[in-house]
Parts: sequence; C-alpha cells; structure tokens
Amino acid sequence: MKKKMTPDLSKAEYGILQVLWQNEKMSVREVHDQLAETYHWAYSTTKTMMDRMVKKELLARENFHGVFLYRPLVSRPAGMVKLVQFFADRVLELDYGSVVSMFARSKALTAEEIEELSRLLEAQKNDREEK
Amino acid sequence: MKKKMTPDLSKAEYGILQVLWQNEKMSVREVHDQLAETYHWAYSTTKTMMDRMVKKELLARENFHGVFLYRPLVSRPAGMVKLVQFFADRVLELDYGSVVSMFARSKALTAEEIEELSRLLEAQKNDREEK
DNA sequence: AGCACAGTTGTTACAATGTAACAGATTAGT
DNA sequence: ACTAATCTGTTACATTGTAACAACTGTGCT
Repeated sequence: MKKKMTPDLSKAEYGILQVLWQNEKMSVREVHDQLAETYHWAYSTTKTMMDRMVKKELLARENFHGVFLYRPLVSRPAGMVKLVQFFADRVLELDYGSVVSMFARSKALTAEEIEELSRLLEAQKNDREEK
Repeated sequence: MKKKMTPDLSKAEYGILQVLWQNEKMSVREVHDQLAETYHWAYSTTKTMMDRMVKKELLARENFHGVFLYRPLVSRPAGMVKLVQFFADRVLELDYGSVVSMFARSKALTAEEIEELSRLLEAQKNDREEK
C-alpha cells in the first residue's frame, strides 16, 4: 500500500504555503498582498501558482460567495520536511538530532510541530534505508 | 558600477558544485558517478546541467587531452549564501548571528569559509536595505 | 434599468530548469 | 583497420517561474 509521500515543494510554493499556514482560507488577493514585500510577483503570477497548487493537491479551494478561498492541504511540518532535509544533509551536513534541536532553539515551530517534524524526518530516513 | 552578485543556485546546480568543491577539475563522468547515489540522474542529465552551468559562468571548462574538465567558479560560501539566507529567513526564522553560529557548530565549513559566508551575508543584508 | 469600473477568473505564452534520448566524433583494444 | 565504449553536441519534452490579456461579475452611479 502506497501512502501519500510528503510532497516536494519549490521555494515559490513554500512561500505561498507559508502565508496560508498563518491564516487558513485566503483569497489570491490576500495571499498576494502578504507576499508582495518578499516576492515581487505580478498578481497573475500569484494566481497561476495557486491554481497549479490546487491541481497538485497542495491547496484546496472553495467558492465562497463568488471568490475562491484557498486552504493548505499540507501541514507546516510536512511542508518543511523536504526543505529541512535538503538543507541539513547537503548544506549543513548535520544529523537529524542536530536539526531538531536547531528548530527547538529557533522559535519557528511550536513544540507539537517540532514533534511532528521529527517524526516525519524519522520516517523518511527509514524509507531511504529500505529503498 | 555593477558588481557580480552571488548567483542563485538551484538544488541541482548546488549538488554539482558540491562535488566540484571537494575536488576541483573533474570530468562529467566523475561528477556523475559521485552524484549517482544521491541524484539518480541519467549521464546525459548531468552533462546537460554542467554545460548549462558553464554557459551561466558557474563553471569553467577546459579541454584536457580530449575530455573536458570542469571547475567551479563560485566559492563554497558564496554558493551557500542564498540557500542559507532563504532557509534562515523563511524556514528557521533565525537572525544572521544564529545562522553563523549554527555553522560554527556544524563542521560543514572551515573557519575561513565561515568568515567569508558571514561577510557575504552581511553584504547582502546591506544591499537589501539600500534597495 | 443601463453602463462603466474594478476586481476576479480563465486562457495562453514564453523563458528557465529538470530530465533525458539520440547521433556523430573519438579513443582504446584486438 | 574494425568494433566497442566513451565523450560531445544537438534536440526534445515536462515542469516551474513569471506574466499578459481576455472574459466575466458585482457595484455604484445616473
């Protein structure tokens, strides 16, 4: 039985998820405005991104009185796993323990999120070993 | 006067640089074999990557008795800067100080490399403020 | 009611990146 | 000199990054 793997996220996708993680259910416009500072995208860029993410099932969208509201379909820790993994393995060359404790110090995640993240990292590690 | 900015690197590009940082001047074949474990690319994929990187001036290549040898044109810390920055800002939400000390603990970089990395991070920060 | 405007959606496009096959040139072995 | 294995150059197709533009819709105005 194949289970749903944590998806690979591009940086752009991650950026969008990031704002949706703070505030589930937002319109393209809202997400776009939040991102404006960081990514200087055209509105249509944000839109295209988000629509593609719906197709890939990274986001869900529902029609709310005329406009679409989007909601993330992956949890913050799940979204972070791949990113973290790449960074920890290839850039920092750290082991999982160090990574987790790095997060612990960072304030970026709550205790429960760190808990989940660390479970996910563990799971991936096993997958890779079985491979 | 425009100075050469530290380039954005994709994960794939970073992977290639990574092996070249350990061992300057390698053929496609050699790089490919090193990467085989991590990225399961076809040989032609590695080749295409490396050629494009030459075009973008991330690598230099010279003809050595018939085969081409490639050499990185960006230093390890320079290659890391963008990556680190993204990760520190967006994922970990750490300030530069913490990032640098994270590296200090990580063994991934030598003292001199950390020194350079930290200078580069500083420079980018200024650039962004001026913007 | 009819119309203009602003914002939302859908459609289309083009460049860069990821991934790779294939054909032609070259080298090494026999 | 002939074949097999490599290497190089060329070409291709999918995905992602980035965005313009056209069509549609609700809202205020007259």
